Amino acid sequence: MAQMGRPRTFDRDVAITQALHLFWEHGYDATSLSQLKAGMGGGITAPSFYAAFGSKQSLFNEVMERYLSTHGRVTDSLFDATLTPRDAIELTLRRSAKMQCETDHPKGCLVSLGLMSACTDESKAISEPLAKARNMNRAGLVACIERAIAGGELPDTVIPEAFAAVFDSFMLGLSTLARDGVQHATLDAAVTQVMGLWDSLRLNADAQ
Amino acid sequence: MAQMGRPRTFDRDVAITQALHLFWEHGYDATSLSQLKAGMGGGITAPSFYAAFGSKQSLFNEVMERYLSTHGRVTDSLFDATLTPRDAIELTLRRSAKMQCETDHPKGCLVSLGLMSACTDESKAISEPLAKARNMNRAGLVACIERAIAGGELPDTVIPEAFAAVFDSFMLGLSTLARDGVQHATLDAAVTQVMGLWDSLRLNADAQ
DNA sequence: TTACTAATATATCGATCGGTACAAATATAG
DNA sequence: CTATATTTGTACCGATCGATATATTAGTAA
Repeated sequence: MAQMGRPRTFDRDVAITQALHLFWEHGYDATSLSQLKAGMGGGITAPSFYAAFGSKQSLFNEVMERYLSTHGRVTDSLFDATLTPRDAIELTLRRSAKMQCETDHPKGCLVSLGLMSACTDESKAISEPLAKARNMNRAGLVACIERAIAGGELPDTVIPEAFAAVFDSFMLGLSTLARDGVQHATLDAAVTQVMGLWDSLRLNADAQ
Repeated sequence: MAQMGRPRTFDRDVAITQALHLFWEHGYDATSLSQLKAGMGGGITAPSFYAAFGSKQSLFNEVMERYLSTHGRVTDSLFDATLTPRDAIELTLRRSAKMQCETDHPKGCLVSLGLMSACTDESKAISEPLAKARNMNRAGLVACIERAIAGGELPDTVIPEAFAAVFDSFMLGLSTLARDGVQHATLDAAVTQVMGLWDSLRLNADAQ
């Protein structure tokens, strides 16, 4: 059975991507309904918006799902047990740096930049899934380092939370650098440098 | 000659500090006049606000001056030529990590977090001094590394911009970690770790 | 006192915020 | 055709945004 009623004149899926780019660029609070309506589906009206997405907040939830299932997956390798811990982290950093500098969407990472983009009290519900995503990546980094210690690749004098914070903080900061216009080549070279820290702590070069 | 006219009932200086904490906590756009009026000088009215500060934007300019001349000075050591390049950077990182975790003001760094806090078109003027401060610290980091290379402390195979981006990105990311509740002890331990990267690249341990 | 200055309180400005009522329009189902 | 379902366009809702007009109050200067 096909869809009844008057068909909508815009592609809902495309509209979500357009909304993603707007939220990504300006943040949740700063992206107004006017901007969203003007930027989605080539210009839609308020009733169309609310009929299709419910509210600004529920649209953002869909946008977050979209982001986490696409661009946000650059950190997937953190949770890939078939990779060595070092490769898992390096791959995540390189993919993240690359993604954040791509030109077909706003610079930086939505999850990192979103921290300050939903600051009114009623939009705290918005920033929670962002914080959750950061916590998950944080735990992934710690797990990689614990795995490296357990596997004898890193000395057990390494404190997983502290070492993880180096990569965590570095990765989060990439968003600001990307926004400030630092080139991808520089960020990628910085990844090479920071991975050298891992190597300098390494117990045996051919571990794993 | 003393001040003529009716004296104001609040301390302008204290009010700026209170405004600083509000902007620091919520960002520029998300801090409303209502919040500012309620939080400054124990509650002031709109005319008092505008008589004393001109506008929200000009208040923020004063707030930025206040921040840069107080908390923001944690990066001053980057420009202190009497310090070794390594000490300059380490001191900046440690002071920054400590400041960002202090409990008598909002967590994180206003200059870092402010990136996404002024996103409407009319408030782009707000984010410019923030970007300027970031660029200045960026240049300071690069200069430290160039000085270390020139002084023979680091090999000239090190690319200053790339190595500086490691510390830069790390420092910017601290704001998010602090906001997410990561403890100062962890951040400080992470600083120790990341400075180990400098030492692993070092040519001679007693350079400078 | 009288003149002057500046901060105060009340009340409000137009614009925009996120969100809706209502009815016309456009499709399917029978 | 009629009935039903869903989106559309127009017009508008109360609330809040940053900012002001007007008049009163509280101080100094002469």
